[in-house]
Amino acid sequence: MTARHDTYHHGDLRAALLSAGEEVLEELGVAGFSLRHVARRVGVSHSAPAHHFGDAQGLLAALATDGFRRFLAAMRVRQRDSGDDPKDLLLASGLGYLDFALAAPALFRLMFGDDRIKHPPPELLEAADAAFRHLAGDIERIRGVSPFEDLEVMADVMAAWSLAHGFAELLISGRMKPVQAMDRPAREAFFRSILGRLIA
Amino acid sequence: MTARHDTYHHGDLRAALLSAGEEVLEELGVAGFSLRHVARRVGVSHSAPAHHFGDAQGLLAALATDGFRRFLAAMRVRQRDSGDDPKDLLLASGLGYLDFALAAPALFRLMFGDDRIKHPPPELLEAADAAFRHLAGDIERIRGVSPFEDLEVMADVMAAWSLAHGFAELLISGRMKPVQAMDRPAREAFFRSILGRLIA
DNA sequence: GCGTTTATCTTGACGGCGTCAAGATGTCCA
DNA sequence: TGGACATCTTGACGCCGTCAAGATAAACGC
Repeated sequence: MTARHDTYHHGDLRAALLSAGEEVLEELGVAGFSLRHVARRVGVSHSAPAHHFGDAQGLLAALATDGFRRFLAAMRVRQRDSGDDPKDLLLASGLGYLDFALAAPALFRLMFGDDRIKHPPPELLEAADAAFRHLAGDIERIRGVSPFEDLEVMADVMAAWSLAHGFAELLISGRMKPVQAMDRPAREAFFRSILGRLIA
Repeated sequence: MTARHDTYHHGDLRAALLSAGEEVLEELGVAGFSLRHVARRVGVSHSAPAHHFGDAQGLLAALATDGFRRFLAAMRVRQRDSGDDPKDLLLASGLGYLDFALAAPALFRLMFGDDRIKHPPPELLEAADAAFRHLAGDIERIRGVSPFEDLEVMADVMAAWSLAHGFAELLISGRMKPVQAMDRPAREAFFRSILGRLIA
C-alpha cells in the first residue's frame, strides 16, 4: 500500500499522478499540460495514466475537483482567523478566494471553465457547487434571507461572486497593472475596500 | 489585391486566416484550436500561416488584438444607444462587455490571459489598455476625478471592471446556473441591478 | 520587354502529443 | 497452487507545431 517506485507496480500511482499533474499544470500552464509529461515525471510509461483516469480530461477533471475542495478550504481558513461579524466573514471568504487563485493560478483557470474539460464529471460539479453554496451562505448571514428564496439576495450573491472572481482573474491575467504593483497587504486592503462597496 | 483561391498565391491569405481562425476558435475552443486546422479550412498548406504570423502564438495574438478592438467597439455601441447620464454610460459599457463575452466566449477567454499567448506583442497590450482606459473614462465621468490621480477612484474602476469581468466569465463558464436560465432581457436587468450596486 | 530579386506558398521531415490494442508483470483469492 | 484480475509497458496510429528546402508568382530595375 505504500509507494514503491522501483517495482513494476508503482503502489500509489493515482496519487502520484495527481501530485505531479498539479506541478506540471502550474509550471507549464494549462496549455502546456500533457499526460506524457506527467507520466515521465512520475517515472512511468506514457500510457499508465490511462488506467487510472481514462484520458487526459479525466486527470484534469480530477485535479479540478480536488482544486474546488481546497478552494473551499482556503475560504474557510480565512474565516477561521476573522471576526464573527457576517460582513467580516464575507470579506474573509473573498480573501480566501484570492489566496487560492494567486497560489494556484493555472489550477484556478482550469477549474473555471477552461475548455479542456468538455464533460465535467458529477463530483466536479458537486465540488464547484459546494463552493458556491458557501458564498451563498455568507450572503444569507448578512441579509438574513436565503438567496434561493429571494432574487434580490441572489443578486447580492452573484455580485459578490462576480466581483471576487473578476478581481482574481484580472490579477492572474496580468491585466490589472495598478494592483499588480502593490505588495500583499496593500493589495488585500484594496480588495477589501472594493468588496466592501457591495455590502455598504 | 482581391482574394483568389484557385491560384498559387492566395491573394489575401492573412485576412482569410484571421477570419477562419476565429471560426475555428469558437467552434473548437481555445484548447481545440490548431494552425493546421485553420490552414485546411482556408484551403492552403499546413505551413502557409507561418509566413504571415510566425507561429501559432502569432495568429492567436493577432486574433486577440483584433478582439480587444471589437471589444471596445461593443461597449461604444451600447453607449451610443444609451442615455447621456454618466451612470447610464457606465451601465451601457457593462452591457457591451457582456455582449462581447457572450458572442465570442472563446475569443474573450483568449484575450484575458489564456496561457497560449506567452509573450503578448505591444499592439495587443495597447489594444487591451485602450479598453481599460475606456472604463476608466466612464468612472471619471461619474466621479469627476481621474482614476490615475486618486486611488479611491481607481478602486471604483477596478470594482466595476472586476464585477463585469467576473460576471461574464462565470456566465461563460457555465458556473452561474441561476442566471444562465434567464432569457436575455431578464439577464440584462439582473446585470444592471448588480452593477448598479457599485454606483449607488 | 527581360532577367533577377523578393514575397508567397508547398513539400517533406522531425519530435511530441493523445489514444488504442496487445502484451507483460505482479497480486489476490479460491 | 493456479487462474482471474488489476496494473503497467510497448508499439502503433494520426494529429500537432515547427523547421528547412524547394516551387511559384509577383515586383522591380534596367
